[in-house]
Amino acid sequence: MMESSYLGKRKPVEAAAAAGFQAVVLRCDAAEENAGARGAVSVRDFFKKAEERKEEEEAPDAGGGGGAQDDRLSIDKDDLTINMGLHVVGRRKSGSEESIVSDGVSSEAGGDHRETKAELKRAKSELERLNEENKQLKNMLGRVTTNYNSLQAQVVTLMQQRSSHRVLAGAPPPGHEQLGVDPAEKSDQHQLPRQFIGFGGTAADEPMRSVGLADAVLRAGDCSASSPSHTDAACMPPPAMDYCTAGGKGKDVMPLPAFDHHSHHRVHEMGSSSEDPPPLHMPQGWLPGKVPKFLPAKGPEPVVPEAATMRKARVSVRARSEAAMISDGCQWRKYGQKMAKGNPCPRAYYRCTMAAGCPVRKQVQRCAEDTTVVITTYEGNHNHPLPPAAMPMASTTAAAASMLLSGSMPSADGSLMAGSNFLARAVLPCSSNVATISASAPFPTVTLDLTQQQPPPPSPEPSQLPAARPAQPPQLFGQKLYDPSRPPAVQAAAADEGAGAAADTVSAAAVIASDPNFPAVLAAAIKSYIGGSSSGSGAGGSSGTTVPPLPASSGGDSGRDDKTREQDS
DNA sequence: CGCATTTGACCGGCGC
DNA sequence: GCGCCGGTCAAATGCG
Repeated sequence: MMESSYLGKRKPVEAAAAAGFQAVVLRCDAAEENAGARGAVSVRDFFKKAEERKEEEEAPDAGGGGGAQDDRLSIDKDDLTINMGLHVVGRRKSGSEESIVSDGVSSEAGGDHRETKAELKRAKSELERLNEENKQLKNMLGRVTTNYNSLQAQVVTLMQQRSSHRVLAGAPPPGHEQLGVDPAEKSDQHQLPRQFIGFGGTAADEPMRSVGLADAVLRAGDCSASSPSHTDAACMPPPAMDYCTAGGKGKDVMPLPAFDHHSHHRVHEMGSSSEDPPPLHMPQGWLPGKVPKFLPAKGPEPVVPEAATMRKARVSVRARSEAAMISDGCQWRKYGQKMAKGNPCPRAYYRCTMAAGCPVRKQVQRCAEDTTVVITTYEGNHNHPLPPAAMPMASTTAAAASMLLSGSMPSADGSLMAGSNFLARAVLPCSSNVATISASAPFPTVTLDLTQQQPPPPSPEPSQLPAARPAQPPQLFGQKLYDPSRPPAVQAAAADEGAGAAADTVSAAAVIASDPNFPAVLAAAIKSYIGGSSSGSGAGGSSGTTVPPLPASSGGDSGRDDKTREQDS
């Protein structure tokens, strides 16, 4: 009955051929290339961390258990027994441990003092030995750390050189690679179906081939850190979403800024004939199966795993909004709603309906801790041109995703590699409090926290930020955002005022753009779009989708669950 | 009537 | 193997 309305009830083959996946694959490859370079860093980081942990464990021994504190030897020996046991058990079995027992026995039984002294001597010598050992370990650790730092610096330098080389060499004219396919690259990108978090090292082997996301991100990071004049095309953040892939099919594509040309470049430089952007008229459809599966279909086989892994990269945008949903200019269709564990507010699932078969989805959910915060998680890549109103958010999330894919590699233990963080900081030097990368999430997720809005300070580099930024609360596109200074009642009233969707939605891109802390690289992207096209478009209205309000508070229509759902009649 | 939303059911991954 | 949970499907429902 509703088959027609659903974009996705299609055969797997058709769905798998969607352009977005191909783009995802390409981007995945780029990310993996960079991941290769990072892999070494991460591995080193892992060992470094291990060494640090070891040192932390041993440090108390070296300090508190030192020979200078002989009068407290018995106590320190206990500490030693506990702390050192892991590392020098073998030698200490017959040493201090036994001496501890002996001390206790001798003191309690009033035994021979000579024996006690002998025990103390043995303990002393043991401590001295341990101190020596600690010193040696420290020295070793110092050397390892030094080597690690130097190597890390080399990696970063290499990345920067690569990016600068690309800039100097001059990127091919935007969009000119749409038809250009490098067979070598094409083969390369398929020969390593590594997992997204893999440590395969290809970047080091082919430094110039990795003109991918990290490259562009680094380029953007340089821009943000140095020259304000770089806020234009050269510094556009690398698109993690190929918004205009479909344009290659002769579709009516809106004029694209350089950002999207980069996207074209990135897509097509690794594209192949079998990976041409799928025509929009093709039997489109959302993947009938579970998304992460990406059932094998036409095209190169390695596409599937890469697409699947890349598909899982997410960009989460946290924006303080009184509106039900953040409008990003796209058209979304709600296909599900669930109660997420630990959050009284339901999570809504949307998929992009701007083009049939667009694989992009998003989840909208209010923060459990602060219901004024709307968390929008984007996943996937648009396979169609986007309206101007959709560009800001798309570019922002794309840049964030690229940062995630290129600069953050979750480690095996679930934490972020320090090297990765280092790289991320290098990429987004001023975004430490805005963009965070989560490896604890099921999928690699970069979170853009826009809830910490601050009054725009007198910017020393106004050219880097979108012009004419309003003061608090952030308000662009004529849409209201949550204003902490206003009473909730006023907020609610304000949410109701206005016309239709425009009042129900806010533009996260507006928030992003108005955030002075947001990386200039992202702001530059937004600037190019907001300033050019989406001005006055009213991002809320641009979304032709009626958005059901999410429970803005506990008293709202929250609490809908598939199990314990209380129908809000 | 067509379309979008709602919502119960279903499925697969994952942890125990 | 089982249950939990996230995610999706798809029939039912609502709305213009």
